[in-house]
Amino acid sequence: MAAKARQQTENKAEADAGKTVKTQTTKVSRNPQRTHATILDAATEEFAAHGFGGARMDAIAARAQTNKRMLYHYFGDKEGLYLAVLEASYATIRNAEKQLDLARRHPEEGMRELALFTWRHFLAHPEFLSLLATENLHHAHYLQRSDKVSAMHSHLIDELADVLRRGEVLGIFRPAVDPISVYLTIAALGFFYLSNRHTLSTIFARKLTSPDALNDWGEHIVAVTLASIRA
Amino acid sequence: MAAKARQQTENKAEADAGKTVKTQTTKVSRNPQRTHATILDAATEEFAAHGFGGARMDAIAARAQTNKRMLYHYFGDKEGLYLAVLEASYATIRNAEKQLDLARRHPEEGMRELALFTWRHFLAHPEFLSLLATENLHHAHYLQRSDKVSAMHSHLIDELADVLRRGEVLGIFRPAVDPISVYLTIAALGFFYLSNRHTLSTIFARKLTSPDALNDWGEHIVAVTLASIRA
DNA sequence: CCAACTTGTAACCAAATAGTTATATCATGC
DNA sequence: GCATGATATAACTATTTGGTTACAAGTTGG
Repeated sequence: MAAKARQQTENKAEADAGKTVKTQTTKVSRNPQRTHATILDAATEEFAAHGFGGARMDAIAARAQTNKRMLYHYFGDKEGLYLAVLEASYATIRNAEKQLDLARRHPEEGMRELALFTWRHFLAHPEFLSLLATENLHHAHYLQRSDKVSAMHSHLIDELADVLRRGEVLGIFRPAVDPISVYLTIAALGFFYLSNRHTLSTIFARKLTSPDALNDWGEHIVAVTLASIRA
Repeated sequence: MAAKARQQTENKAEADAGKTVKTQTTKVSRNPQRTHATILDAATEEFAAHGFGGARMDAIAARAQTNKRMLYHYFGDKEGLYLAVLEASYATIRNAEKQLDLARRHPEEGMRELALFTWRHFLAHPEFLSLLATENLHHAHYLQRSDKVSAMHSHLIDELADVLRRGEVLGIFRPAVDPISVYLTIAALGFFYLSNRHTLSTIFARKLTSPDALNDWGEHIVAVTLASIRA
């Protein structure tokens, strides 16, 4: 993962203001932020790959090229680390959503954009899907007690509601379509395909992850979504 | 679970042919099939609730009201037990599918029936969904090496293809619709809603599991599926 | 330039965990 | 009616696991 690569490169980029610029080459140099971030990345991989119960603190420490003491130092305990991973993953998608600007688009184009955005985000962040699956296995136990995640609510539903209303006014979308149902439909089609691709391709003996297949499914999501709301 | 209830009731129903009918009331009576089945039920619960890594052999033994030695006796090791659980779960759905007879139905009715069947099966077997999620976390590692599961292939796709073809002939469905895509669409809408209901209801602050909500979503699946294939 | 604090390492520990062994008891074919 | 194998119990073991402690070394404010 990227964290490992940026290891011995940038070292305190702002602390050397006027001081002796001996960016020491001793093997053990400090960088709390980097260590924190590296641990978080490693933990994300480990929890996504093995679930909460299957994840090993030792393995995370090894992945992050540090030791367990640091995990407990920065994150308290296994649950605290898991929660931090979950919150960071949600923060990533909430942040990405900001790039969307559906307000000035034709409703049909807006719907297409929203569906493809969701699909592409899932594609780019498979660890997010795995974490969601894990968290749901635990009945969202950790998510519920996260004040951070509940604080960063998505504007997606509001934007979607606006697109639907404008489509309705234009007479191209059915009236009174429920935006949450539409969002769930888009998310379901993307999530299921990617999250369950391993069992599905085993059962159906079909390759689901070739670039073409992935592209086709993105278009399928758009087509199904539009068909379901068109007047 | 049901296994516990049927504990001290039926005991060797055929072995008492002419022999002394002292169906002994000693606390320790034997019944290998029941023990086997009870362990499987308990393991299904445990693996579905905690995933493979989080499941505990001791907990399964306790749930089944037996001891670890029996788990290893009947299933070899943890992986063997997990695989048996997975195979039994697939056998359940394959078995249920036999009740479907879409061939003599009007295509539109057939599609409705297929979608609702899938939805109802997911509703009735939440543990199947959890196991699927867990198995996909492990990239279908265990499913791939199961000759049992690959042997019991579903006829659902064949039946679905037939329904689609008849609908096409009648001019009500679009031509050349891919049956696997249609099945994935139906499964996705059901799976995602149920599997992710905990995080979803946390994020959207909406109750998704009331009887009405569940029924509505079933109808939503039917509506979306039909809209996506109609001519 | 040094006292106070932060960041890091490695060895350690108690509890938990998958798997085993010793042994007892039931069922049944002969 | 009993030898034999299958079914059951509980105590045991080697290893792993989450979490801790002792201590070393880097960093920084006064």
